[in-house]
Amino acid sequence: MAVTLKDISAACGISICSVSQVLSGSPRAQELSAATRKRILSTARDLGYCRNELARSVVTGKSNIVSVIVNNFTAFPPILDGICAAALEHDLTIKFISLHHGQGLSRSLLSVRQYRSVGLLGVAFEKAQLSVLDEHFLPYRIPAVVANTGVLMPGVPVVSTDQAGATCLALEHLYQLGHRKIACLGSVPPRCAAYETFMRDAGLTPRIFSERPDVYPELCKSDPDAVFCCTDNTGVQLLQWLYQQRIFIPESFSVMGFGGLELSEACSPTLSTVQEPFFDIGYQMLKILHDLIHGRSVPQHLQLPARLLPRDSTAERLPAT
Amino acid sequence: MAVTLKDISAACGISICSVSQVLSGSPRAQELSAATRKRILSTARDLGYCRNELARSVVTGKSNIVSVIVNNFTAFPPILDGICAAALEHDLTIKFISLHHGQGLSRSLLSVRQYRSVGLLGVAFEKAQLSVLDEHFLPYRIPAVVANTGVLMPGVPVVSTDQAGATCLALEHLYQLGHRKIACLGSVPPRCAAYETFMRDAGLTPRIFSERPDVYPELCKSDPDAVFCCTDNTGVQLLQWLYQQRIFIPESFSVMGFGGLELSEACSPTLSTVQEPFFDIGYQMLKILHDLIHGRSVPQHLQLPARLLPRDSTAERLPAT
DNA sequence: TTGTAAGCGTTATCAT
DNA sequence: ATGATAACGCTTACAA
Repeated sequence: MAVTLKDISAACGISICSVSQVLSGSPRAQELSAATRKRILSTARDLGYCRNELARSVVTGKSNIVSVIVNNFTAFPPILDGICAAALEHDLTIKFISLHHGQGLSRSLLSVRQYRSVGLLGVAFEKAQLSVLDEHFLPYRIPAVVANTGVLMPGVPVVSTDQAGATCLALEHLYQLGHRKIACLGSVPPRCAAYETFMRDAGLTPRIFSERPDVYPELCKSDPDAVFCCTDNTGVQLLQWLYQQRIFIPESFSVMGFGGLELSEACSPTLSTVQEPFFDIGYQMLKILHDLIHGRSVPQHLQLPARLLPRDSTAERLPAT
Repeated sequence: MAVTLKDISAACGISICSVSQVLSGSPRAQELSAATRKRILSTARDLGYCRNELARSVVTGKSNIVSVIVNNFTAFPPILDGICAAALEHDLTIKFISLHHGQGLSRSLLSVRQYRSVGLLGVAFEKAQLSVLDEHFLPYRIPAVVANTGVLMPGVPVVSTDQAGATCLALEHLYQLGHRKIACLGSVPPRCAAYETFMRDAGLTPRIFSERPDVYPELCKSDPDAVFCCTDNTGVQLLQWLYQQRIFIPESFSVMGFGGLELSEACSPTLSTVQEPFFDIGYQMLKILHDLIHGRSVPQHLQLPARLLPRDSTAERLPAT
């Protein structure tokens, strides 16, 4: 079995209590003589002591464990990286729960409470899944923060991309390249709304197409200068179809995505897009959760700015020939 | 504070001890009368009891926590899904540690032991990172299993794709399409080796090119029927370059990837590839770890079969014109 | 400056 | 068929 406080206490003839205080950095440790402190610390090191977080949590009634519920891991990996980075800073430990396991769902959600998690993070929840929070956790008043969901729940802060800002960033890019007939492909509500506003404000006529592949011909027939796609996935699909038709981009028209997902760099041509700040979203989620746990007041909806990622699918509008 | 055994004990006038046995499904609970059992279970439900895993672990000296160390979350998400799925079945809880945080590394590795993890899983380790296992965990005899690494460590089982099998699957596909001048692009040792063997066995001349983009022209000049790329990433890069040159695939030659990563479906044309069984790899890792923990004997190197994923970048060889 | 003792929520051993 | 009692490793009044 591992080295315990008792072992250290015995080894250097100091009471367990003092050993605990020194090793856990309690303020009262300062009252001990420097000599004892040094002795305790060095024997702890010699013996290879490693604090038992479980026992500590039993005593304090709270663990340093934050449970993160994800839809699946493929969704937004960088968010998880951000969460982990922040967890390290705040001395929290991350426990993961994946939602896609039908029968075992309630059992795996139970473990959040079994381990006395101090808080809960939800990544990429769909609307229906938000009710999970309601049912399983709201009654227990476990602080929670969610990311990338359109729905707002009272008392559950949301961290997300500034969708309107990101949309404008994309459209501004197209506009500055000289494009005026800018179509919108897709149906993500906040992005379509921001598109309409932008176009109206610029004195242009908005034209929104469904992201279904069977409207691509119609889209092309409308002879756009540029197409703003509501998601990278839609953008990639469009590019693939255009490739099959031997319609070349950006010569024929410019194409813009949204997200900055890995696949936006894999297509031909590489897709110009706006990069959602996934890492930061994760990082801020945990920071807000940490504040929430410590009773500090937090923003109900934190919107982080996206970054323009110009690549090969956009180019200056050719002067009419 | 949460409901405890003591509360239940008080509520139904049964000793804590009996309550514990019933609620944790101890065999000795069978000796209690059915009536008492029922009473305990129902009051537990009424009071909303939720077992404190932390306290339980303090007593038993082991937690049900498995620590998973990942390079970063973008690497192989489906592996993590597989791990989570298996964890649910074996009643284990998953704690994550991300490696890419320079300064805090040893602190975050410490938490593996602080939480008395029963086992360790390593995903997508690079050679250098394997030493982390050596230094930090081997001395403590924490059972470990790693995935997707070329290096074998004594006593640390590896789960991976059957690389030779997967390579043959890809090459067989090209061969059956009629291709004979099959080039290899890349430098993943087991895949290049399997390529050479396959070609020799088929009486064909192997020709291996570096994956560096500046050899693409040379590759094309060698006029291959098909190109086997050691990774999807290489395949995608090649396709992007070919697109820029307006060299069309699969008309000019067939291109094959390796991995089945998301991006292999985003390129133009979609990349034919062999799908590595990532989910299964994760699932089996945890299963093996579980066996290891319970002292059962386990395979030192489990190789799982890949699946052929024919897409648009491969086609039958045109009869010479 | 240091120690004693109680307690956290469990499980385990041994009685009854 | 059920209960006392100790123990796990730690923190935290309170005492000396």
